[in-house]
Amino acid sequence: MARSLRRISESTIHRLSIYYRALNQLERENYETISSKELAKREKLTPAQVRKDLSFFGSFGTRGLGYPVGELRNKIAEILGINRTWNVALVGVGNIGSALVSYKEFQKQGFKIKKIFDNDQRKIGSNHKGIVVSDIKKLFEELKDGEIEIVVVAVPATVAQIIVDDIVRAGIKAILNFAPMNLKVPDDVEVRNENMAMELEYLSFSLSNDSLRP
Amino acid sequence: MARSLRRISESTIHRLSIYYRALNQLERENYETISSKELAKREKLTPAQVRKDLSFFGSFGTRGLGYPVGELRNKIAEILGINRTWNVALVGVGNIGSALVSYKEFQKQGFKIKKIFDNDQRKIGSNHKGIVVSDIKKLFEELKDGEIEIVVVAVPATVAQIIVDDIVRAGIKAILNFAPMNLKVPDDVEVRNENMAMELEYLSFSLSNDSLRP
DNA sequence: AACCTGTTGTGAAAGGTTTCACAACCAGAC
DNA sequence: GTCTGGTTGTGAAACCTTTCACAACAGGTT
Ligand SMILES: NC(=O)c1ccc[n+]([C@@H]2O[C@H](COP(=O)([O-])OP(=O)(O)OC[C@H]3O[C@@H](n4cnc5c(N)ncnc54)[C@H](O)[C@@H]3O)[C@@H](O)[C@H]2O)c1
Ligand SMILES: NC(=O)c1ccc[n+]([C@@H]2O[C@H](COP(=O)([O-])OP(=O)(O)OC[C@H]3O[C@@H](n4cnc5c(N)ncnc54)[C@H](O)[C@@H]3O)[C@@H](O)[C@H]2O)c1
Repeated sequence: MARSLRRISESTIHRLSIYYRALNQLERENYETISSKELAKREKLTPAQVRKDLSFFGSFGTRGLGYPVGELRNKIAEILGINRTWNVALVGVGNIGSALVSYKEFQKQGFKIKKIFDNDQRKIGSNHKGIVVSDIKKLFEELKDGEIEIVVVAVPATVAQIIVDDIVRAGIKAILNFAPMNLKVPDDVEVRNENMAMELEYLSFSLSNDSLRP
Repeated sequence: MARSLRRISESTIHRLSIYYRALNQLERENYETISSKELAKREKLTPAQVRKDLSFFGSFGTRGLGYPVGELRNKIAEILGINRTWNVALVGVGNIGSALVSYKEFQKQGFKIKKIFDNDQRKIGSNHKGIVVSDIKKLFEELKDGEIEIVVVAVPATVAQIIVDDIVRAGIKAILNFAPMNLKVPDDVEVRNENMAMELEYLSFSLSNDSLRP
């Protein structure tokens, strides 16, 4: 499979996630194959977009027939790297952090929360879904052996940067951040922000400027 | 202020949110003015981008000096429509829903949770931060008077579409959705998805395909 | 008042993404 | 074996976003 070396756009990667979910659903509905046309319709995209996205990674379809649902699903899982488990650590087990720990879907999908850190004495040592909360002071020590690959940051914005500096120093290359701020990290570290205020502000803009919506 | 009627891109709107937060921080640091150069540096953007984004809405700067921090902040708040309060309803007060209700920043910023709905008998009638949880059966009835402008959906994916159909029928035009699925709504309803699985999958892709990152 | 430094606002160029459009192909029918 | 309807994979075109580059200007200095 000779692949293009072109960089893949953020939108394409996001759409792969969308296809992945759609294909899982189609499998549940016992579809054997799906055309780009129908897949696009279900997810409010265009058929050309579906085909182009997939074509960056190979040719998985059959002309005249469409794509084999199960196979394409697996292929996308492979591309996204979710055909395996990832060891995740969580820093800050407050409102959001607790919600994440209780959420079974992530575990099911292979994102396994293995370690939890907090600085609250009442929380340190306590048990969350079988994981004992460690003292934040041990963060660097516990991350530097490379077992953990992804860290979720769910602490107040005021301390997020200090904690992230430690995370980066420990060699972590992927961070999911809930603090509403722009974390400073080296170029080889990928940070994704889950910024709910920003989405609410988007809705606010949308309601306020109906005519300017993209 | 003769404004271009061109549609504003999603990225520009998101960056306005970023500028807004940055300007708040600059205000705290007692800056009077800020140049596009410095603002860009702080947020890892380019000066040209900052200037172009703002230029869609007017000219707020002074050549040679930069932008007045406070004034620009207010102007952006006005553009985003966050110089006022918005009445929000929450559907589903489980793990995520509870976290949102306890989160004071949204209230502070003007997003006021006014009504909460659930279908769990143990939750209906109970009090969350001063708001009594209503029966989901009353959803349509309670939304249709127009008091509520934004609805946050934090119920399991299996029931999200049914609930959203009701929300749409009641005339709501803005929805923030936490269920990991593509909600079907008419074109005049804006839905923003807060899909954490997708962000984790992005990180997974990123770790798996270092060379293909955008 | 002329000059210098710094910065905006913005057309134009460059770069990136999406859509178009069609040759190439597959599977089933006849 | 050939035809037909349907669908992929992909260059090229259209469209959109970002970056460049500079005239226009503000404010301070000499
Ligand atoms: N709750 C929400 O709905 C919501 C929404 C949007 C964004 N956020 C953001 O998510 C983050 C977490 O929010 P939350 O509501 O869960 O807050 P929270 O206060 O409930 O939880 C924060 C947790 O971090 C811990 N913590 C504080 N300082 C620490 C440190 N130095 N080291 C280790 N742990 C520390 C606290 O003990 C607590 O358990 C915040 O940045 C918040 O702005 C939350
Ligand atoms: N918890 C997380 O960390 C997390 C992460 C990503 C996505 N999500 C998504 O967010 C949504 C909520 O997740 P959660 O963990 O809070 O789930 P949860 O089960 O804790 O909460 C769901 C709430 O919705 C209520 N509910 C169920 N059916 C209802 C109905 N028909 N009408 C009204 N209310 C109803 C339940 O009573 C419950 O209070 C889900 O779609 C989930 O996939 C959650």
